[in-house]
Amino acid sequence: MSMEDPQVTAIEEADGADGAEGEPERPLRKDAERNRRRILQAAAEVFTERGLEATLDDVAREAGVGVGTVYRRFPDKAALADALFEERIDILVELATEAYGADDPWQGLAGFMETAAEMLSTDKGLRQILMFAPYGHKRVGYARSRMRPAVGRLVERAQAAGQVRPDLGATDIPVLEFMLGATAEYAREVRPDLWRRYLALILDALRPSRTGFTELPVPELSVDELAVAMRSNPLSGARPPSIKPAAPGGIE
Amino acid sequence: MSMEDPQVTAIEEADGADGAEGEPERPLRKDAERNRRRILQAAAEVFTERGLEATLDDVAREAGVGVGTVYRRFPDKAALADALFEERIDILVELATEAYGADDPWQGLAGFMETAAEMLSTDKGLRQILMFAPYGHKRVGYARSRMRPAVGRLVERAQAAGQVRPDLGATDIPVLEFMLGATAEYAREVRPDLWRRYLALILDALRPSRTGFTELPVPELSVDELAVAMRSNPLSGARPPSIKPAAPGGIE
DNA sequence: GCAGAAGTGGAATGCCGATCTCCACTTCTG
DNA sequence: CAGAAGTGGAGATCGGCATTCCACTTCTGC
Repeated sequence: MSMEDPQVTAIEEADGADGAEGEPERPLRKDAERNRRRILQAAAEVFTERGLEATLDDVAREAGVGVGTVYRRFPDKAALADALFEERIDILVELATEAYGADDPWQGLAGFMETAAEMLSTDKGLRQILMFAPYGHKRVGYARSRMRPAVGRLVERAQAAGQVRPDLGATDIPVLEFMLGATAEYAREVRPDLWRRYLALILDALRPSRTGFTELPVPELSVDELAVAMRSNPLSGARPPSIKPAAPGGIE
Repeated sequence: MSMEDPQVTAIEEADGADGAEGEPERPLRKDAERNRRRILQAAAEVFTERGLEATLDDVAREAGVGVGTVYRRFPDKAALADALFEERIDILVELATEAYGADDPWQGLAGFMETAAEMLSTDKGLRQILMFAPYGHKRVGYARSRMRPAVGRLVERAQAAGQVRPDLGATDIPVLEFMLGATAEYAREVRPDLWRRYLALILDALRPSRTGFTELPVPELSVDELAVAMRSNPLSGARPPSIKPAAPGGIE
C-alpha cells in the first residue's frame, strides 16, 4: 500500500516529496502557490532538456523567480528533482505492468521497450535519475523493485510463446534501454530519433530465429551527421578549459 | 599536411606533440628523459583507467614526479593526451584495414567489431577521445577519414556475400561501437566484459536472416549487479553534494 | 486601509576542484 | 665543480555551483 496515490501529477500535487509532515495543511499564499507551480514547470523543462547538471539558477531564471524562492519551496536541488520525477518513474512502472495486458506477447514486450525508450530519449533528467541514480535512491529503488517482476513476466511470457530467444534475461531489458538512451543522447542534436533504428535492430536480435529482417525505420547517420554528433556532445567530464588566462603574475 | 610522421609511437617518440620548433634536436638530460617516459607511462595508465577527467596531478603522482615537471614537458593537458592517444587511434585504423584481409567477409567485420570493442571498453580515455573528441580534433578527424572507407568496404563486402543485412550502413558501426563502449563503462565495476553479451546480440541482429541464435558468451547481469552498476556509476555531471554543511544554528 | 505575516529577489558567501605558475632547491654534464 | 638543466609542490587564480541572508514587496485578515 502506497501512502499516496501515485496518480497525482508531480507538478500539481507534490509538496516537497516528503510526506512526513505533522501539519496537515498550510495553504500557500496565492502568489506563492503560483510561483511554486512555475518552479516545477520550469524544472521540468530545464531538467528534461539539459539534465540534472542544470543549476537551480537556471531553473529560477526559466521560472522567472529568484533562487531564494526556489529554496523557500524545496529544501534543496535533490528534493526538487525528486518531486519532479516521481510521476514519471511511476508511469514507467505502470507501462511495464500494462504491457502484460497486450494480447500478443511479443507486442507487449516490444511495445514496452519502444515506449520506455521514447520516454528516456526525450528526457535527459529521467535518464540520469534512472541510470545513474544520483538522487532519490529510495524512489528509484522502489520503482525498480516493482519494475523487475513486471518486466520479468513480460519477457518470460514472450519466451514461452516462442517469440523471444530463451537466453534473454530480464535484466537485459534495462541494459538495452540504457544503450538506446545513450544513443539518443549522442545523436540528439542531429537526429533525435536515431534510437529507433537501433531499437529495430535490437528487436531483430531478440527473436529466436527469423527469416528476413525488419525494415529499419530511420536512415543511418550520414558521415557529416556522425561528425557533428561527436563534436557537439557535451557529455563527459573532460572538457578543455574554455579560455586559458595568460600568466597572471606579469604586471601589477 | 601533418608535419610529423604519424607512425611514431606516442610513448617512445612524441616530443610534446607540437612540432613547431626551430631547433632540430636538443637531447634531454638523462634523468629528464627518464621522467618524460614515466609521465607518458603514468598518463597511459591513468587516462586509460579513469578517463580524461583525471587531473594532471593524478598523472604526476602516478609518475612519481611533481606537476611542474609534467608542465615542463607538455604545454598542457591536451598536448599530453594527444601525444598519448595518437598511437592507439592509428591501431584502430589499421585494424579496420587489416580486417579486409580476412577470408570470410563476416569474420572480417565481426572480428573487427569485437577487437575494436575490446579496445574501447578497456580504455576510457580512448573512448572519450574518439566519441566526444574533446581534444585532438585534427588527429581524430584524420583517423576518421581513414577509418570510414575501410569500414565501408568491410560492410559492403559482407553484404555482397549475403552475410549481413543490406540495410546496414557504414556509420552504424561506430554507433554500435559507441553503444558497446557505453555499456562497458556502465557495467565496468561489476562485469567488465558484459559488453560481449551485447555484441553477440548485435551480431545476431546484423544477419539478414538466421535460424537459431548465437549462444551469448556472458551471463546476464543479476539484479544486484544491476543495482550496483547503477549506483557506482560516476558518470554524469549530476552528483549530489558530498556533505551538506548544516546551517549555523540550524536544528536538524 | 492597514499592520504584520508571508513571500521574494538576487547579491553574497563558501566550498571545491582544476589548471598552471613560480622559484628555491637538486641533479646532471662538460 | 660551476653553471645549466631540471624538479617539486605549494599556492595563485579561476570558475562554477549550492545555498543563505536580509532589505524589500505583496498579500491577507480584520
